[in-house]
Amino acid sequence: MAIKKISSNVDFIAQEHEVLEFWKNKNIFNKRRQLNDGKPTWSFIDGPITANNPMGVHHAWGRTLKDIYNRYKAMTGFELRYQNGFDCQGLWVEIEVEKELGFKSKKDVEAFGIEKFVNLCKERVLKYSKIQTEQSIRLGYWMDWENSYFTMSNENNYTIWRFLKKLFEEQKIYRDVDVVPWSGRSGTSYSQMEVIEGRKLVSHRAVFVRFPIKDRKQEYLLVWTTTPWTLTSNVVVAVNVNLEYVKLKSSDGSIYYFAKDNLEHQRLEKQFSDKKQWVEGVPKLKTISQIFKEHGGYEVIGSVSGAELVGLEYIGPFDDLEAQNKAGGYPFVNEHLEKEGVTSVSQHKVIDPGKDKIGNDIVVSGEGTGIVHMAPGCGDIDHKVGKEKNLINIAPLDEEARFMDNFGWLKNKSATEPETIDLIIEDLKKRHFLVYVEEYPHVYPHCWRSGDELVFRLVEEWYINMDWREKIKSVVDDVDWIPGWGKDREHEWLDNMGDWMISKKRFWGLALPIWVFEDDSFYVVGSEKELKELAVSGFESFDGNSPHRPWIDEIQIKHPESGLIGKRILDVGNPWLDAGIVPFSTLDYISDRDKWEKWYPADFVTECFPGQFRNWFYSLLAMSSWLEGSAPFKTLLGHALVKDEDGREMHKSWGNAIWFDDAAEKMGVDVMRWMYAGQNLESNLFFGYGPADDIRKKLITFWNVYSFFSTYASVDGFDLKKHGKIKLENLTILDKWVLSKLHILIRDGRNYLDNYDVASLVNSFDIFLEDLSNWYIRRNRRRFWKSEDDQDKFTAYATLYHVLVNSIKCIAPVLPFCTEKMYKNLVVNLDSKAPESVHLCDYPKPKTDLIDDDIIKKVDSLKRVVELGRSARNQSKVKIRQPLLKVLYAIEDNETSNFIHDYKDIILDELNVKSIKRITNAGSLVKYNIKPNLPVLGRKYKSGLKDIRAVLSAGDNDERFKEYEKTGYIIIKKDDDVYTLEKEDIIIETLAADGFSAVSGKGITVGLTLELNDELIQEGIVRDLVRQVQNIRKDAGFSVEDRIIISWKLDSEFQEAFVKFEDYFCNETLTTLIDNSITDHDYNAEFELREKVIKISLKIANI
RNA sequence: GGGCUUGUAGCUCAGGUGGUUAGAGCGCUGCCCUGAUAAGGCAGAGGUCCGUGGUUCGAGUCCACGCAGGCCCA
Repeated sequence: MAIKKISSNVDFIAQEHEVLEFWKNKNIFNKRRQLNDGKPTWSFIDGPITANNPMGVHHAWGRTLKDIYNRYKAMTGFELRYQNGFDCQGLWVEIEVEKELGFKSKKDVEAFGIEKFVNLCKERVLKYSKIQTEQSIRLGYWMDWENSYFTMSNENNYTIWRFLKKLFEEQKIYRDVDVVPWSGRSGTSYSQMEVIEGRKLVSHRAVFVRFPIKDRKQEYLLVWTTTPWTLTSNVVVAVNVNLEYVKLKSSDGSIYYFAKDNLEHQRLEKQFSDKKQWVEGVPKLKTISQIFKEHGGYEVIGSVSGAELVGLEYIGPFDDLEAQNKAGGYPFVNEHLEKEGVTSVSQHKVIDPGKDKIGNDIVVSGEGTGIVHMAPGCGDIDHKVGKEKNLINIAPLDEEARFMDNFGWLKNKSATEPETIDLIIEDLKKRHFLVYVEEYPHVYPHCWRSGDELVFRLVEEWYINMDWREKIKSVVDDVDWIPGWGKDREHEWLDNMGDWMISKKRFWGLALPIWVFEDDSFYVVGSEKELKELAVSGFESFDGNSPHRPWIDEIQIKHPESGLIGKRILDVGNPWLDAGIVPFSTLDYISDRDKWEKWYPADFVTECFPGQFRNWFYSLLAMSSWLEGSAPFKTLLGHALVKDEDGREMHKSWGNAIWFDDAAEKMGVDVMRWMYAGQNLESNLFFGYGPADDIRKKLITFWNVYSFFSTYASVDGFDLKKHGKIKLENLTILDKWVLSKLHILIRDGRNYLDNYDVASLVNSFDIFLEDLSNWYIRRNRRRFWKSEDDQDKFTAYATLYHVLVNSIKCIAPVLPFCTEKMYKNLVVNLDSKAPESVHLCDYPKPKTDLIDDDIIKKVDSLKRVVELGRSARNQSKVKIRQPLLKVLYAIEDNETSNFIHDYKDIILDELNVKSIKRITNAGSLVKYNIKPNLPVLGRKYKSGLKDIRAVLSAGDNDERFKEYEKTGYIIIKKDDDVYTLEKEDIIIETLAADGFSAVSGKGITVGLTLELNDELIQEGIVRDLVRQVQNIRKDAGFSVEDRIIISWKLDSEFQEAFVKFEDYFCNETLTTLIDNSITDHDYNAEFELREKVIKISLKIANI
């Protein structure tokens, strides 16, 4: 076997498919696992992906990171678990299935049948988990795909039961009737976590209404609300006792009370003028003063304090409704109040609600009227106040957010539909309660999944008492958070979060193992076994099914203490329980404690940051700190979001979304992975075909280096045994330089990956590739294509081979596909004993003895001379093909100068000149500049520095330099001050003298002599000929290594030049025979050179 | 309203502990090179380092106050 010649023209995407086939056919992944079996463990826990739709390019970021660290850890010799996870249960799946079936509400599901529905949910999850698996494989994500976990599994659900049981035993589970955000479309309440996801800026009709004060003629309380439907359930109004309330008389003689500050207050003025947080089309809000002016004018006739209003009774806007007159409230009856015959209507009065728990006044002026309508059955704060003040609750809405019985004409009308609001407003107007209607923009909660407006409903839900948050907080500090601010963010959430609402009134999800009994007690079942023991009926039909609705709903149990028979609550669980239990359920916490102990806690988890502090990270930390008092992972790496190329969110409807499958087949996944890996985790990734093209260019550069090597290695029959070994004594300076660079890359690369910082590795690789390609390869290509097989050539091969193979291994975790192809050709094709895949290799180790910082520094100055020389050449306007006699350089440092002189060949070749010479001040081609060394002088002279700088920037520093050379110091005089500058105070710089064409930079000056002689001109002609012939060779389609025979007819001037440099010409063009007369060969052409047309004919020489 | 965070070239972003002429990549313009060629080199245009004050010999960098965006929490 030998290295194959590789075209620089490569189809990365087709190649990726070949590599996938290779991995599959040769079972490479399993071979990797076998190799690492029994080694020290490194564990990664996968945050489950929601198996509800195909995978997106945003998922691919996290999955790429996961794969990179998995591969790296495998290459450095750890045993891994490679378990992928699918998130299966929850509303998101239900919603999609409902959409497919065309359902509009929960009732449709019940009519359809819960069993059929739940089975469809399961099917959907299985379908998309398969698709996501295929897509992940395409991405190159190496996982144990046969062994993925599903959060709907029995194991997962029963482990959550165990967690809940333990909470129950410590009395941390409770039920509560509370006002919670509710989606009428989905028929369930939302937890604090979810509501945050769905907040949207919308405009609602807000109303000013007046409540007549009892026993006062034509006097009203002015009230404002954005949710007119809640007026049906009004119980009291609240004021701030410390505010001043104005008494306003309108044109019809009515008297209104409201906060004085609000009379002229321009609400949301800034939002309107800046058009920020404003809904387009909504007119500017009016002041209350303006509203009354437009209604015929007003007069302020006095004011009262809020305290004086407290206790006033009023007539509510919907006092005719039956619900308003039900003793004890409706539909949840307060038995105590019921006995006393208290109704909402009888409670209507002005109250002082006091302050909230952080100490802020509940009623403030500014937004409304300073008189707040309170409906304890419809609002969160209202409910809290109601509890404290022992108020009636009236909760008007059913599961679908429609009005229930006892709400008169409103029955069955949806609270969120605009038509209902129309009717309510019309009704209020008709009954003279309405003062004014306006459009009011505000941020309002919506269903994060369906987008429907949420309402607030009074319902019974189940909670975990989180009074043990300190336990979680202490565990948070044990985790290494990347980036570091993640820890603070998690603490912030833990400080502010409320109790955890775990119930959902839905169908497809964890069956909460809570059974309730007629004496209002409840019992939490902790395992399947316990369930079986306690079951008194329904177990037979459940047995064999998964612990889901509807099967589990059949089971009735006997309370172990009271002996009562109870039914399961119909609620399912909050899905973050499903994902949070994973460090236990997937490691057989219940059934195989040894296995669990081997892998817990995980070394590493990674997930997209936004949202997860209150979701997955939270549930993970909460569940494990409760169960085991420890964090389930050691390092947490978070990353930001994927946006489109312009930084906008990707939206299907905006047409800017890129589907994973399209991206994979158009960009190629190595390109995608490079993009993901190189991205700064903390900032959003702007994903698109434009950025992908930039990265593809880099990938092509990498490929070209490889293709260059393999092309010549194939021609020369590169043999590992003969040429593969690097012999230090034969290395050129550039060989040493590139080897230094390589081993620095490996050394740093390991460090970066050990610290989960692949972006820095990618960045270093990028710079390395640039050095390798644009300096090392370019400078050394001749060593490969020269015809003699000498030591120098072998050394070049050995060096580049070593560099390539190691850099391939170094970047293999990031670019697993192209590196596999390169490795196969470079290593497997030469060495049958080598591992058959690059991913079965060990990660390279740095050879520190090959790292030479001194050489790097010197080669850098050599490069600078070349760069400056190129600049000078460009400015000289003499074509680079025309050789010049001399390059001159000036530099202060002798050691570097010697080095430059030692490696002058590089410079001569780059610049196409014949000789090099250092110049000094004596030759008057350079002069010197003296600059102040600011940090030193600043410390010494403080404000005197100003003078020193002024003096140095004026006058002749070349003279000062001469003074310095003689005496060793410089005297600066300014006014009466004298400063003596010594060596450490100044920086000496070499400059080109006036009248000498040269370029300076960073202490180096380079110039060129431009005179030509006959020989130089002739060499220039031959160089031109070489270039033309090379072009024609290429046009003829000859290979790089083909030897050729040429026929042409040169005139005497060219012929004379040609004869002098014939060897050079033949060597460059691989010409074996030249006939200076016209003969037709295989390929005929003509070219123009220095205004002469030359006919040429060539063919491949048969050797 | 409170907390955190960001603001540097047309775009994406670097710019330890304050220091000399603020950089890179991409894009743009001109020239050069021509067996790396859908590459490469050199040069150029392009900057109110968000603003205003302050500390300092010296501020993109430190401090204060604003302005604008983002995130989190009310």
